[in-house]
Amino acid sequence: MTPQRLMIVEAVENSTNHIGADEIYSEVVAKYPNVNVSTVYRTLELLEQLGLVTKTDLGGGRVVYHPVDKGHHHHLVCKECGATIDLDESVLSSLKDSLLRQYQFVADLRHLGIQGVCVNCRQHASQKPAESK
Amino acid sequence: MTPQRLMIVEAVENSTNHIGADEIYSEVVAKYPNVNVSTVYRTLELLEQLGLVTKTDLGGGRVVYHPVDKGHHHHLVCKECGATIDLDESVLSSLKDSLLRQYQFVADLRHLGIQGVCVNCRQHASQKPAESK
DNA sequence: GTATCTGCAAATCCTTTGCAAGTCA
DNA sequence: TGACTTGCAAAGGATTTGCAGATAC
Repeated sequence: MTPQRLMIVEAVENSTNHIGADEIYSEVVAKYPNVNVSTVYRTLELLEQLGLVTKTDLGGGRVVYHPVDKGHHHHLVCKECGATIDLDESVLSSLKDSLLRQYQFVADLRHLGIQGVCVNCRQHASQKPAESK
Repeated sequence: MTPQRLMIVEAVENSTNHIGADEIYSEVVAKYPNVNVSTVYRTLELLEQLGLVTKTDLGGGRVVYHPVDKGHHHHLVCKECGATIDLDESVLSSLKDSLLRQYQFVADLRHLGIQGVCVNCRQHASQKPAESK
């Protein structure tokens, strides 16, 4: 209902798929110089509660936000270069099913970040010894 | 090689399966009052580099350590009660395979924390509406 | 004896909070 | 008006770092 909120919502909606609080902040500040980070965090929290935005902890202190209406996806996070690769929701649906069956655990995979090494870094890894099997 | 390092290693090894830096710290301080947190962090980093210990980011700022020689497992983390359920490594092996095939991504699932809601909290959830599908 | 490790304190980083002032309907 | 929202600045928690002194081998 306030201009700053609108800009924050806009920033999240405009993001291709996910965006960090800091990025949102810089984007908003660019147009509206005296917004404050706390407003960004407060608004994001609100949007999350309203179910408009999903918050994902990618691990390593990286937290990103994503508009719900753009569909869900998962993230592969490269430990080497930090790249994040989006994964369609369907890829993990069987995992979700088996966790439910075997553990009665309702997994919220929308909040999932899978660590690993991406193609590019694997190729460049000829220089450094491979880390994990 | 130093007493403090030995105690830290011991604390990690004694943990059933995973333990946080803060827990390690308190455990060590109990026996050796003037160790410092920074020593704990420095030692854990060292142990990780040596490949003796695995560091897992469970999300939500929770980071735990686990001795490599005790076998790997994954974690289901309940958003409601915070419980962590251990998952055998085999459960996700097919996931690992398909990520490798489809995305050429080498997933390091040892560092995986899956968010969701556990059995207990689902049962108690009769009070509050279910969150995710 | 020398390189390494430690404790301490201060510094980060990211996020949250208290509060008084400002804004929306 | 009256509740809600903001900015600011300070507080937080977790982890890291610089540095001088202490320790291991």
